[in-house]
Parts: sequence; structure tokens; C-alpha cells
Amino acid sequence: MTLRVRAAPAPSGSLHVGNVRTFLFNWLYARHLGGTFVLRIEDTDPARFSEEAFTAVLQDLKWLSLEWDEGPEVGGPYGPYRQSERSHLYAAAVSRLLESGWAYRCFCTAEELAQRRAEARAEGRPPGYDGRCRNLTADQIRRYEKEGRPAAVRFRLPEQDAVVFEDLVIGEVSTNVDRLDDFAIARSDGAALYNLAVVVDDGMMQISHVIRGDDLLSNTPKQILLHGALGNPIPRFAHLPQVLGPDRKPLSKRHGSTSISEFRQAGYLPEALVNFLALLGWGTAGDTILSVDELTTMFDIEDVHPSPAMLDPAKLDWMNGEYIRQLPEKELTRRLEPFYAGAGLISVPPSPEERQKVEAATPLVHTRMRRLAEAPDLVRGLFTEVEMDPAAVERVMREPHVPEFLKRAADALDSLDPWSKEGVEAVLRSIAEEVGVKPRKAFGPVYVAISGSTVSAPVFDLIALLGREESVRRLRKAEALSNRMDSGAAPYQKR
RNA sequence: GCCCCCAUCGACCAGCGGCCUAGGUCGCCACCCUUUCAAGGUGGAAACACGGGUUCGAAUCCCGUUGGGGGCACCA
Repeated sequence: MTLRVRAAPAPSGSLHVGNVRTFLFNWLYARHLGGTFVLRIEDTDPARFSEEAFTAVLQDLKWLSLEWDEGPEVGGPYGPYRQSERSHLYAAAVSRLLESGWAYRCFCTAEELAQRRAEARAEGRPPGYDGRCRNLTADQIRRYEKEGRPAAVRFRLPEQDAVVFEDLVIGEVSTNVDRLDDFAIARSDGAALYNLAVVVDDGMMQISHVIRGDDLLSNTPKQILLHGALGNPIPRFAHLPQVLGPDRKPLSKRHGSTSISEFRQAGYLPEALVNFLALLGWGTAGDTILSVDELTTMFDIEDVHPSPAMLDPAKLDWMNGEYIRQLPEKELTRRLEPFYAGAGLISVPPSPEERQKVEAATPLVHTRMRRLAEAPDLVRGLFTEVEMDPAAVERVMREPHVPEFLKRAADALDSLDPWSKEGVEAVLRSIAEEVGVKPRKAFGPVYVAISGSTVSAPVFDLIALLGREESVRRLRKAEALSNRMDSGAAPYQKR
């Protein structure tokens, strides 16, 4: 049997990382075993899904390089791959089920059902469907039809004790059939419902392994029964535990970024995200930085943990930093450009001068960030005038030696020849020595003067790139400020 | 309420009856390096949820307790 797995997102915008992990495990498993990865869009409910959301899903998958072998855009022998285009197939399946007695029409209205459900709950009975329309007489059916009551279609639970299957992740799962109810498979307007659509599609698309979130675990016995009624072979199942947030609750909006587009905007690299997500609920004793090829070789769905895993943002940040450091400078520069643009530091097609600055800044920021979006702040002063951060000013500019040091630094740079990073460094170091201040103390004010902050790319490089005129100007401005502070003025306030 | 799933350092993973004085990675702490911030180097603290079994022997197997999570729609 050939391995066929599928990702089946309901398109509601950019993908949730939890879903991405599920898809990744499907993808890795398929690649590991040389199987086929199918993408199927579960958009049966037209009111809920938009074309933009559909596009966003495809974009996310492409960005992560989780290419699909069959599905939208690429086609395949079992299309169409959007459930909204498959309703005729579901209708045919419903007819078959109706004819064979596996299903029956149910004339209960939504209001009646809701009321009976509430009563059952209140009395401590199971809230599932009570089977009222299970054995209607021909007369009753005729009467309902005459009244014009619309009918949903329900699956008729078989006389059997239990549904048992061997889950690849969880192990044996057994469900007593008397815990189930005659669940609906088609709405009264004729539209197919989730369980039916999934089973019809998994059957027709020859899906051999259903790998999905364990929120769908309780649907599995129903789907196994449906597969049987339809004469399908039963696929293997693997249910993945939920991804948790730092508070051990299922990862949701409350935890900040959860969608792939948000991670992309924050400056996470797709390769880092893939590596990180693969290690959530699965892993080895050894290395954690693993290429897609390595992951593919090692991955096995049976090794995935049955326990829920927490997404640790700190570890993701670390791993992303590792991947950033591994990038060649040229490639890093290319990926950084949108972030400088986003910070408003360069124009959208960058000018040649801007591009040059971005390129020159890359080695200065390379080891200093964990997310691409952090780069602009480290070299902001290179692109634009910066306000001196009041807290930093307080911290490093109050020392008595500061005005003199800044003055001499400005003077010396003003006449430095030739202008070079090495020259800048040599000059400033010798002044520090003359003034009798340790480098650490001496250069703090220079950082503030040049970049506005003490958290910054190395200042000698910045000065060299900024140029003589602008560097001297900023140093003199800071000197003026420090003079005022030294003379007992009120603490510096940002105006 | 009923049904189901889960349980090793703060986190992720290793462990699949003796090799465990429980290993790796992130984070944390300390020190080193150092022009800030990082990066890098060295070292350290840190876990088998609890209670019963089974066994010569249990983190590993079984049962219970506790704690977390999921599900119970004419949503997916």
C-alpha cells in the first residue's frame, strides 16, 4: 500500500502554528516514506470562508516550503481538492447511505433539538440525538413532507458494542457505541456535514493515514463507522496532542502571535519555524538544529508524544537566532530589506545608497538579533537622526569626565585622516586613556550620542559609516547636553 | 454532568525492567572574553506528580488518586 496523507485546513486566514505542526508532521511522514502529501481545503460552510483566507493558506504553506503533491493549483487524480466543489459527491454518498438503510431523514428542527438537548443535560442524560426520527412510519414521513418540514440526514448507528482502532500516537482507542448518537451527515438544506465530507474525501482520495489534531479524536469512531457503511478501507489514524501556550492552555490569541503571518512579520525564518515545530512533541536525544533533510530521514509518526507540548517562545527565538547566524551575509541582507522598509528607514524599492547602507549594516547586526525585525533598531542611527534615550542619558552622561571626553572626541574625529573604522577606534581609545577613563565607561556616551541608546551595533563601525560631518555633529550635540547636566541642570527630559 | 486523552528538570526531548549517582538542548545563575548589546567559552542549580501493587530489581509494567487537556451541533 502506498502512503497517502493529507492536510485539511478549514480556511479562516493565515494558518495557526498548531495546524502547521500537524501539516508538517504529515509532510515529514510522507517524505520519510516516499508517500504522497495531499492538500484538501475544507470549506463546506460557504458563510464562513473567504477567497482571501484560501489564498492566505496556500501562501503560508508555500512560505514554509511545505509543497503539496496533490491539491489546489497543482491538481491531481482525485480532484477537485476543495470541498466546496465536491458537493455532488457528498450528495451521491448520502443517497447511497439512505438507500442502503445506513442513514435516515430526520425532521426535527434545530429549535426542537436544542430544547431536547437542554432537557437531557438538565436531567443528567447524554445530550446526543435521541433517535426520535429513527423509525418513522411511512405515514409520519408523508405528513412531515406535506407540512413542508425540511429534513436533515442522520447516520444510523449499527448494532455493535464498540469501535476499536490502533492510533499511531495514542495507542489503542476503544469507544462504546452506546456513547455515540445518530449524528447528522447532511443539513436540511442538503449541504454535507463535516464527518460525511471527510470520510467521502478520505475514501475517494485513497488516504491511508489520517494525521490530525486530537481535538478530532472523538470524531474518529463515527468516521470509522461511516467508512464501513460506505465500503471504504479504514485508514490508519494518528492524533496529535494540542500545542499549548506558556500558561499550559491551548495556544491562542491571548498568547500573542499564533498565525504564521504574524511569525513571518516578527522576523522568524521559515526554516527555523519548521525545525522548531518538528521538535514539538517529537525529537531525538541529540542535536536540535536539524535540516529538513535530516528531519525527513529521522521522523516517524509513531515516535510522536501522546502528551501535549508547550510552545516555548524563548527556545524559538534562540533557534531563529541560530538560523540567522548561519545565513550568508548576502542572503541575510536580502531578507532584511523588507524589515528596514517596514521600519520606515528605507524607501520601498530602496535607492542605491540605501541598499548600500543596508548591506554595510548586515555584518554589524548579524549576531545581534534573534528575529529579523530587531535589526532596524540596532542601526537606526545610520539611516536617520535619533533622539537620545533619556534613561540612557541619565545612566551614562552624568559622569564628570563626559563633557571633556566628548569635546576631545569630536575635535579629534574632525581632523582624523584618513577616515576609517580603525582610525576612529584608535583615536577614541587614546583619548579615553588620556582622560583616564576605562573604555567601558568612556564609550557609553558615544553610543548614546551616535545611536541614541546603549543597545546598538558597535559604535566605531557606525561612526565610520555615518561619516565625519554627521558623527562630529552628533558628538557636539551630546557634549552640549552633558555640559548642561554637569552644571547642575535638572535631569535631562525628552522634550 | 457524561465520555475520552495525557503526566521525566521552568520548557522541549532521551530513557522503552538492571548500563540512571536520570542524559542532551533552550531558559536561568556564576565566571571568562568584551567599545554597548549580542555572539562565543567554562562551570552550576534544576525533574521521574502522589499512593498502592507486579518483580530479585521500576522513571520504565498494572491499578487508583490528584492535576491538566479534549469532546458531547443541521461548526470544522
